[in-house]
Amino acid sequence: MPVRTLRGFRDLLPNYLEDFRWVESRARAVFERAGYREVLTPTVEPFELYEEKEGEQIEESMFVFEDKAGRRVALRPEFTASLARLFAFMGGEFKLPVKWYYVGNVFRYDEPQRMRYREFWQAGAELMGASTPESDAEIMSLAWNTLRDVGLGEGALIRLNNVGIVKSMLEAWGVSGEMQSRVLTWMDKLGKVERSEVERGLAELLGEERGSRLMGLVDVEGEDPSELEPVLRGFEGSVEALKNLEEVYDAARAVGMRVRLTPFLVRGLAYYTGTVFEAFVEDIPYALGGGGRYDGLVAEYGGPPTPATGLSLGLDRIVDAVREKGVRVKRERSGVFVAVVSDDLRRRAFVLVESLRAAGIRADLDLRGGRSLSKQAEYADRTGWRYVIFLGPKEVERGVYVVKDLESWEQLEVPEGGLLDFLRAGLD
RNA sequence: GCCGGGGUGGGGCAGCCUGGCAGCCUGGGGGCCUGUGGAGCCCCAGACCCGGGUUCAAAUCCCGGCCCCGGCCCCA
Repeated sequence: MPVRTLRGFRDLLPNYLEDFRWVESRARAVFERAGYREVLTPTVEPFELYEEKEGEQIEESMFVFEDKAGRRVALRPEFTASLARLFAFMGGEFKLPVKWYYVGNVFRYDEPQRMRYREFWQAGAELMGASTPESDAEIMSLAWNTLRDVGLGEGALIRLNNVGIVKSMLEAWGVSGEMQSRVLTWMDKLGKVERSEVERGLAELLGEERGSRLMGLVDVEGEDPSELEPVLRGFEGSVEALKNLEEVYDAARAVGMRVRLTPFLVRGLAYYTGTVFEAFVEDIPYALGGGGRYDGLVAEYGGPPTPATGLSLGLDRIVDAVREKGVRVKRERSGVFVAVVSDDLRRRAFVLVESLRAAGIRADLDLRGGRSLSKQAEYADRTGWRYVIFLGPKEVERGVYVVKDLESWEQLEVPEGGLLDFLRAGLD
């Protein structure tokens, strides 16, 4: 009975994982250089952790089930809620600001599509207890620098907005929770559907005048943020948010990021209160990462009121982009494969291999047995070994090893006592 | 939820319209090679998603089902 992976889940194979771990390590290095330290939270969380900050409909896109005690539990769909929860409980023990990062798998019950899986990998960071513009800019820089360090810096672009601008307008109009997120959803559609369609949608929700006022926001895409000012006249909170947007924008530009103001960018999450951003790379049609400021979340989980900002990177998508763009991680040959002329030397080869391994050198031999020397050499070549040692009666008798370098295709004799030094020199 | 494209050896495909011995590439095992030449030549193993129907005959035509991929919606 053949059994395969569940829909939307994948097996990750060595060639893929090699690239994946490389990207992951670059992200970790970026985070650590900025002073972030790793935390790990549970894969399974109480459903309420996610319920509180979104409507009920998010349950559809999550793995939710009952455990044996009848509790409603969920596979984590993201990390931010967990870290905010963690901070709410433990934050008092740490000097502020707290800087945490994570790497892990997350789960979403969506219909799988290109680069959309039901289990995928995120690396991200949260900065809690700081609200300066530089805090947001630093979080953005983590995305920017990761893309740069995996070779995607060329066409990288950060789209930036501040949801406080539009949220303040809506609040001034008395537009409430459910209605608010419907408005935001429409705005988010800009760039995906016809402008006139969005206009119609907003007018339906808010009326002609207010709708067109909102549309006035989007026209300054990419321009100087101060151009938004006239549009916002009369909305106190919006003006403040705009000022913050300008400062974050300037801070990000000051450290060399390519940033584009995108007033219709609102992101799906309801918990964002200020800065929001997404990271893109030219020719890749979806965001490789994103994040923003969520100043209310920690308090919602019972912690002290705490300003916070964070990001997450879609590792799978970045790996895909790296491959797509041909930045390609180079695979290097390594280690030693010991090939034997005849089966009766296998024990001797095994002893040699184990001693090499003990000395810290990657080594292997043909464990199938009964294979010609040419087959063993071919195997060593095709599976990426750097050296082949040909072990036969002649070598044993003379106390030497015949070592072939599969990179240069050169071959030479090394005396038994000199093997370790020779290999170490070559493999380093 | 809606709309497309597909299910044929391990992977990727052709064959289907026009029913008649199931083919190619790659990967796997082996030989040429009685001691290694990244190659070449040769050999071997391995498949028509499931269930009905039509037919002398079904991978091919018809009906039903299941599954996969992609697009839309959504996307924490």
